[in-house]
Amino acid sequence: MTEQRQERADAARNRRAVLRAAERLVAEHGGDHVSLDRVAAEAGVGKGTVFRRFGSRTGLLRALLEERSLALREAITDGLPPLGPGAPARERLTAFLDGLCGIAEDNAALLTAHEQACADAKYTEPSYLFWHGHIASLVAQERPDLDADFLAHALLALFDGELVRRTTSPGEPRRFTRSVTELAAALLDAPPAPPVP
Amino acid sequence: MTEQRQERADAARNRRAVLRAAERLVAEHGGDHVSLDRVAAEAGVGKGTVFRRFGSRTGLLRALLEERSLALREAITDGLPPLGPGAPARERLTAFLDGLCGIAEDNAALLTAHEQACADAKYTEPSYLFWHGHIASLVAQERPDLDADFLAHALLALFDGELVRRTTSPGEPRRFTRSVTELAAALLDAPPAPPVP
Amino acid sequence: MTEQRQERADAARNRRAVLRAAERLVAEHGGDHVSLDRVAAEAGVGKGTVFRRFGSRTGLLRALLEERSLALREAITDGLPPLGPGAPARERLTAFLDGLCGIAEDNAALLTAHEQACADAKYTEPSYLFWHGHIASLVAQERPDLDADFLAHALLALFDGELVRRTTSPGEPRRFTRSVTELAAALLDAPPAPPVP
Amino acid sequence: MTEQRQERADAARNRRAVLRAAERLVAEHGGDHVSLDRVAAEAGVGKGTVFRRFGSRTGLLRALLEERSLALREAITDGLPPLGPGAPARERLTAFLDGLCGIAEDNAALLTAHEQACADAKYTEPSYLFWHGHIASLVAQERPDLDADFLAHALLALFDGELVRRTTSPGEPRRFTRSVTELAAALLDAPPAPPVP
DNA sequence: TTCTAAACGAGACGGTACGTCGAGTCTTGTG
DNA sequence: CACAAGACTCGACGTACCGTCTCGTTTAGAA
Repeated sequence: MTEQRQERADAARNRRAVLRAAERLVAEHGGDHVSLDRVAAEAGVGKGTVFRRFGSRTGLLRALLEERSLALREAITDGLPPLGPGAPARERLTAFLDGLCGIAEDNAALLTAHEQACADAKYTEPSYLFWHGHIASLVAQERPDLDADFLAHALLALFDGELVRRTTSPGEPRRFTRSVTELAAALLDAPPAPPVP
Repeated sequence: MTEQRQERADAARNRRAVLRAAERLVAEHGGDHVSLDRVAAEAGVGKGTVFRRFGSRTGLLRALLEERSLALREAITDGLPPLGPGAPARERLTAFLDGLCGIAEDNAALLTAHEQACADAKYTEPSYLFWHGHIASLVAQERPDLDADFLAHALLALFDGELVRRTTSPGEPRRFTRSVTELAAALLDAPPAPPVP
Repeated sequence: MTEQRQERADAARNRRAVLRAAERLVAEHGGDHVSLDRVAAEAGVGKGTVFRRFGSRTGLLRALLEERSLALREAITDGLPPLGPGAPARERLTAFLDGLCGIAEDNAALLTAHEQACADAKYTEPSYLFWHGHIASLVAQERPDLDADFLAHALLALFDGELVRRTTSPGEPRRFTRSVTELAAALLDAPPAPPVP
Repeated sequence: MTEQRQERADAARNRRAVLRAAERLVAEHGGDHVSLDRVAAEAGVGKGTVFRRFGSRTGLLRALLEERSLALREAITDGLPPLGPGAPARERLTAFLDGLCGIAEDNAALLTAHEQACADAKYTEPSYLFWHGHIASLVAQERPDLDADFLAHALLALFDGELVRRTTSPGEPRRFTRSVTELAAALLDAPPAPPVP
């Protein structure tokens, strides 16, 4: 049994309604200005329901983001190359960043809202830890001479909702992806650092 | 005359008292948990005074940060090399990042509080614009082939209070500075990107 | 069912706590100088609670007064003569004024605070309208030749907190009641006004 | 010398400007909602000037009212009958109430603002004391058997800005005066109260 | 199918922090 | 040098929103 108990039919329905309402509101009003009262009202459920399901504002936004990134996560773990295991580290990293950038470009407002809510717990979120571990592992394989841990943080720091929005213009819908990819490439291609005297 | 009117003596005194109180509270309690009521009480002034002087929570934190970085800003504009004008772009950038990292390491909690308060207006703050312009200008001089604008955002994205705190350990007080410097060096030393086919 | 929904237990408890705190503070400090912050603090609840329950400073004071006068109101509507229906108008009016004067004498400070808060909405308050309607109705029965409406306003205008306090001296605890009663008696006993030529 | 110092010309001009501005604002917006900042701005003077001249919000409104009632006051003290000394008490009272009602009808909004500002000091204001003393004295002459002091308070309690406004309708511009006069007449014509047993 | 206990739904409640407003004060500049 | 101007101070008021809690309702599973 994957669940201790079958999720009640109405509960599942409400769960979906809340997620849809939240994404609608985040899309309309920018990231911020989405209070849980409004989400609950828009979803047609009580506020208690939202909290029962998602624990907190942060949890709700996290759930939304994880819903968006679930496919990418599974492709990395169990999928085919170049995302999944088997491909060279460099190609896996490029493919992964491409996928994550795509998600970011499609959900910039949501990213902003999530950052706002997470505050300082951002670095302890399961998703963040997963992305970070994946990047650091690949970087370590490709460039053992670099500080893979910090570099992974640096790459993930680019996924700021507002930065995505400002980088992405109507004329260049994928400029953020290109910028991130180029930056990553530059880092991986950098010559070995001279030893600190 | 740089000011239309001399700031009143009592106003200046209160301004200082509020800033000192805020910095004291931010230092004690971590970044967050610093309400303006408490700042006002700690400073011994009414809450209205805080709002008149700083406009909002964001304004107060911004003022604190700008106070901390004023010296660096002036050194860049009017100071001697390697920070000020005259030195090669590469050296100016290294010196600047070193200075900014030092400020960040000394004020990680304040950084966190400011990010929390600024929300999504971060990229329009005068300070951010100044830092960004400076970095982008130097990068453009040193590496005209790179996307200086995005790269500047990427470097500034590293100055996240929580990342600073997590990078800096008691044993390595300047590890954040070293990491940032190395990353910047790697980027500037990267070979020219091959033309996209 | 008199109520759509049962008032929650904790809400009722807090409601009482707030009212008790307010009455305590009004009694100690005179009428004015009772800020809602202090009431909330004295009651041990958040300020938001006070506002949720009572809407505003005015609402809180009104609730206090209505609590004081609820018994009188019910006695008038459903009680026994001479207050309740059945007694001659003159006797009902005398009994009513006696009761209202008693309340006023016991709550002069509260009256003052309420007047201060109500400002100009005094004549539209449910309580005022009820008292006024009752008086006017009785006067109209007793003396159809008088302007019952204005006379009712005139009688109620006597219930000014400060006037009550100034009329009531330690030596004559019920002097206000006596004065009001005599004045009312004089009005009701006045000879018919000569027709205006 | 009646004044320690001759009032400077500009001071006198500003004094008038402030009074005119205040009356204009009170007339436009009802009684309340007239902040001293706005009065000062409307008068084209600094706020300090308003406070130096009138001491406080209360003082400003009081000055306005006294300006309005100065003529009546002088007529009572030094004028000709029936207002001034010499006429029978009954006629002097009637004439006085008529005059005061006229002022009230013309300045209902101002009355309201003044009550709001005076709060509980209403009974100690020079104007109030003067009116009260005059009424009480006349009542005492006419009806020594009544409680002249309380009756004077009762009559003055009718001069409530909001009551005046509600009594006065476009169709009956002087209805307030008539109502007050009739009420006073009824009181003075009331038969002697039977002795309290 | 009916009963019972647990989970759910709705939203009122509790509290903290923010920002506004206006009365009254005080410093600085000016005629 | 007294007055005018208005920036400044203070604290009360009211709002917004997060997270909790209660109470009535619905459902899942047992008898």
